[in-house]
Amino acid sequence: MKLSSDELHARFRRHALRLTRQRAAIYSALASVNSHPTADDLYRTVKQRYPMMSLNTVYYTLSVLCRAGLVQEVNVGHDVARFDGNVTAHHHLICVGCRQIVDVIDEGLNQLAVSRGQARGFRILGHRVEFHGYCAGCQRAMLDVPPRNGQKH
Amino acid sequence: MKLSSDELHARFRRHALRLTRQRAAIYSALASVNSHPTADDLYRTVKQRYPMMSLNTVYYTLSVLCRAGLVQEVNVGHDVARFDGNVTAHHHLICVGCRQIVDVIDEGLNQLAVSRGQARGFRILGHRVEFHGYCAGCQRAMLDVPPRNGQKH
DNA sequence: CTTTATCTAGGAATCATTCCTACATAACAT
DNA sequence: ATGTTATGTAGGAATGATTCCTAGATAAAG
Ligand SMILES: [Mn+2]
Ligand SMILES: [Mn+2]
Ligand SMILES: [Zn+2]
Ligand SMILES: [Zn+2]
Repeated sequence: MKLSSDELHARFRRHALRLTRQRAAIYSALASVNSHPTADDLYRTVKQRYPMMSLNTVYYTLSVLCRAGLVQEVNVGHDVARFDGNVTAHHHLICVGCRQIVDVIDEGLNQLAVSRGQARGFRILGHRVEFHGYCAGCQRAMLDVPPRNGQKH
Repeated sequence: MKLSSDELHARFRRHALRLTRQRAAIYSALASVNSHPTADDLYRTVKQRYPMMSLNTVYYTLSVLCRAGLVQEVNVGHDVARFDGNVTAHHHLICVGCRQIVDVIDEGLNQLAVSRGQARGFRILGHRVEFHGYCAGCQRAMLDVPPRNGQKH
């Protein structure tokens, strides 16, 4: 959902972050979608309103927001980095065909733990669960062209 | 554990893969450790016996072995790719300090599922669980030097 | 309004991974 | 054992996401 200017201001102040036009634009863009865009996706979106915007600024801002905990990085494979403006506890469903990432909100998945025996002295801070599969669209595409073997991107 | 030449031959034949010196060396090296080495780690290991070995061959071989299902890629963050010679169902414990990856074998974690409502038409093929935290060594290191803020890799 | 610590833009650098290709060779057939 | 051929290998070049560097801009505080 879209977030108010006051709320934006409050969140940045709470983390002692300077609120610049660029940061407001980047964070608003990310917080208002439920997809999981790449730095370049955000760059292209935000550049429409701020043509001077540098891709570097997008990366820097995202790293700052990640460290502050306002944003998280969600990576699939060793692919390009994807970002998530939703930092409440949730997990992901990943399409191995088109690489879209969909949220899974399930309290049961938030309660997982490692047995003491296997923890080997680790102090666990959190965990993430990824389900991999084919989305409805990719399944349909595979049926349309059954004898192909080269799965395109 | 170390694996016999016969077993190696059998596994490659089963997947219709040519067995070359390089492949035997790379796969043996990976299958005999329970760490999760990078392509370059394997390159350096294998190069000791085969100094002609190319890093490119390591990458190519790993991609072939992954496609065949003899090996899996296990990535943490958008870091360098790590490989796992253990393809039986298991999950991972990841140290965010030193980035070591430790196996977690827990039948409960293998049974996770997404509720039909949230699956949104996905056909799920599998899932992976990552626990993040600090290993015993990194916890000790942090206590030794409490006022530092720059966490060195 | 002034000060100053921090941020931004843009260009250059990094480096893991992939691409290209001539030569080598494992697997199979004779 | 030898020849044939599809496939693998080595090494060098290319790619591309991310990071590094730095001079000028600006948010925040007094
Ligand atoms: Mn999400
Ligand atoms: Mn493992
Ligand atoms: Zn898809
Ligand atoms: Zn550690």
